[in-house]
Amino acid sequence: MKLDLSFYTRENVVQISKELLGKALCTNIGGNVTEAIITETEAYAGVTDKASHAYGGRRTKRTEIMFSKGGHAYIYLCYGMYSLFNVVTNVENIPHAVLIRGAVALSGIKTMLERTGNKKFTNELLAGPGKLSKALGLHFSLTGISLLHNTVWIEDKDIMVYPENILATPRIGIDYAAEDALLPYRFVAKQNFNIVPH
DNA sequence: CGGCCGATCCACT
DNA sequence: GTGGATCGGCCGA
Repeated sequence: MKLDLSFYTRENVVQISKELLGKALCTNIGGNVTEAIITETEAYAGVTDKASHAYGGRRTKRTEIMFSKGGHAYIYLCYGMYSLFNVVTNVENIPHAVLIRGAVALSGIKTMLERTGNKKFTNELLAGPGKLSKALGLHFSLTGISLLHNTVWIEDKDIMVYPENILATPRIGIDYAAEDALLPYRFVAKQNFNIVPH
């Protein structure tokens, strides 16, 4: 079932990042439905987190959506060519977010291959935040969209991720964040989800 | 208004 | 393992 507002508005973004492992990120764009099981996330803890775009309360047109209540998408352009998808969490004016960094395909493979230009399916199809967004059709122009509606949403498919299978590491690509670069805010599910894509 | 650079990826060595 | 692609956002002047 689809995750509701109460999932997203909780205050512990690290906990939410772990809980998003094993959940299904789903899109329905132009009638093309794609679903993927989330396997890698990163927590961004708002105004006190030097790695966050909202660090220090920086509030711009781009980051504004992070200051809304949980349950929205923050999608921005990185390196001029990649859209990176984040889930906004916590309540209004607390700009927490979770970056979705990796997933495994569950359905809509044909659409994903068309979007990425790949000839055939591999396990690398959704390995990486830029690739994942491209395959799922999460263009940065969709930033701000609600995750409680029927274009982009996240479902609980009753897939269990055991705590001992969650690897915590420092986040990727944030060397500029000084001491916060060392925080173990990246989470990887080291588990075979036994997905049979269709 | 100019300049710098990023929560990346892939081709090539 | 490394460097180039590529451009919107952000900051300082």
